[in-house]
Amino acid sequence: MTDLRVRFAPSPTGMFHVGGARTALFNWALAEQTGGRFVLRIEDTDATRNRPEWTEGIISALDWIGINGTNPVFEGPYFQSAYEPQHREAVAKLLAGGGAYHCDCTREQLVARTGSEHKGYDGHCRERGLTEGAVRFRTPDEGVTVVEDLVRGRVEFPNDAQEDFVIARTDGSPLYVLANAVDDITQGITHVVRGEEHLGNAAKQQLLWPALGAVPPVWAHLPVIVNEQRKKLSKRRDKVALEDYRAEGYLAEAMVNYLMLLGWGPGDDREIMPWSEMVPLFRLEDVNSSSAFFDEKKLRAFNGEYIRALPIETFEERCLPYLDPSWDRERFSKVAALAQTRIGVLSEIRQNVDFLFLPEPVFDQASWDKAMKNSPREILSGYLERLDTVSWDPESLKVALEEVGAAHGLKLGKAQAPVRVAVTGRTVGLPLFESIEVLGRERSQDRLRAALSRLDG
RNA sequence: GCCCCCAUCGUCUAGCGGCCUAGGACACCGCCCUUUCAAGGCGGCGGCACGGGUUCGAAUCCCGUUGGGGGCACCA
Repeated sequence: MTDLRVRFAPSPTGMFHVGGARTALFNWALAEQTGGRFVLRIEDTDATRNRPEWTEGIISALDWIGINGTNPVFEGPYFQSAYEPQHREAVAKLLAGGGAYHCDCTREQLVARTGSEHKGYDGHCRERGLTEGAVRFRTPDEGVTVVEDLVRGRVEFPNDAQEDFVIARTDGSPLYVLANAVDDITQGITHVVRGEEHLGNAAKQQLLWPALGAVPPVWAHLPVIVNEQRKKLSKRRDKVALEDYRAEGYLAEAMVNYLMLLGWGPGDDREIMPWSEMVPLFRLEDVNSSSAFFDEKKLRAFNGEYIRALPIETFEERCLPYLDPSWDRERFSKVAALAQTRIGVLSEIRQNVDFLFLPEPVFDQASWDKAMKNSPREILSGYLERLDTVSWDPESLKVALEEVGAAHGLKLGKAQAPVRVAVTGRTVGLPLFESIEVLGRERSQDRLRAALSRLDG
C-alpha cells in the first residue's frame, strides 16, 4: 500500500504535548513504513487560541523528534481555517440533499421540552423547513453505527443514543466534527490515527463521510496517556510539554524510543531500539487498547542509556548548553567521560563538574556535616601537607590519602569523605583523585585550607 | 443520567487455548566490583481484579460483577 496518507491534526496551543508527540510518531511510523505521506494540519478554527508562534512551536517540536523532511514526505502545514469555504460548501450540500436541516431551538427550549439536561436533541426542527439557524446533521433513528477500529476492533454505537448534532452555528460557521471530516476527505486521508478521546467523534464522522460522498477512512484510536492518578495527562497539573523535557536534557532518540513503547511493543524482549528498527515492526493492530502511564523514571533510564551510548565528543557538545560559556572547555573534556555514566539527563552535568570552574565549591551544610565526622582536621591537614610533594597523578594522589588515612585508623572509604567535600562541596560525585588532578595542585590545596578554617570557624 | 473504551508484577509490556512453575524492562531491595556516587555483573521481591461458564485443557474465548478511564457544547 503506497498510497497511505495519514495526518496529524493538533489545535495550536502554547505547548506541544507528549501525548500529541506519540500520536504523531505512530502516524509517522506508518507513513515511513509504507512509503506514504504524513500531513500536518493545524486545526485553528477557534480564533481565540491561535497564534502564529504556536504553529512554529509544533513544527519545531515535530522536527526535534524526527518528523520532517521528505522520507517519508511531510506535507503541510495546512490550516483548517483556510478551508472554511469548503466546509460551508459541504454544509450547503448536506442541507440541499436533506442530510441536514436548520434548527433554531435554544438550549433552554430543548431542556424545557425534554425535561432533562442529558436527553440530547429531540429532532424538533427536522420537518419545520427552516432556512435559518444552526445546522443539524440528520442521524438515523434506529440501528447501530459501526466503527471498525484497528486497535479496538468493531465498536458499535446505538443510533437512538446519537442526537442530530450541530455541524454549523447560527452564523453559518462550521463546527469541528464537520470541518475535520471535510478536511480529511479533501486531503485524501486514508487512515485516521488519533487519541481515544475522539472515538465518539468517529461515530459521527462514520456517518458524515458517506453523506459527503466519501468512503470512511481506516480508524485507529490510541489509548490515552495518563498520570499517576490514571487521569488523562493535563497541561494544568502534569508535566506534558515536550519542550520542557527537551530543555532538561532528554535526547530526542530516547524520547522517541520511550514514546513508541507507550501502547506498543516490538513483540520481543527488547525495549531500547532505534527508530529505524521499530518502523518495520510497527502495526496498529498490535497497539494496546488500555491507557498507559507516562513514567518519567523509565524515560530517564532510557535517556541514560542513550547518553552513555553517545561518542564522547558528541556527549561533550550536548552538555555545553548546560555549562557556563566561560568554563574552560579543555578542562571539561578531561572529566566528561567520568560524568557520562553518572547522569540521566544532560542538565545534571552541571552539578557534576561545577567545582572545577567555580572559585569555591558549592557547599550544603548537610553534606558538610555528614563528611566531617572522622578526624577531619587530621585528614585534611595531613593530606594538605602531602600534596606539596606528591607526584601529580590519580594513583599517587590516592596512595597519599590512603597513607594519611591509615595514620589515623581510617580506610580510604572514610578518609576520602572530608577531602571530597572540601574539594567538590559534595559527598557524591566524580572519582576524587581524577578530580583533584584536574583541579590542580594549588587550587586543591587552597580548598583544603579553606575547609580547615571553616572547621575552626 | 446516557454512550463508549479498558482490565497481566507498583509502572510499561510479552502472552493471541496446551511451550506459563506467567517472560522482559523501569522502579525497589540485596550481593559483587569499588575512593563517594554512578555504570556494569549476579540475585531477590512482585501480577493474570472477582464470579460464572465453554473446553480434555484458559492469562488467553463468552457472560456477569467490580474497578478504572474517555466522551456526551452553536469548543477543538
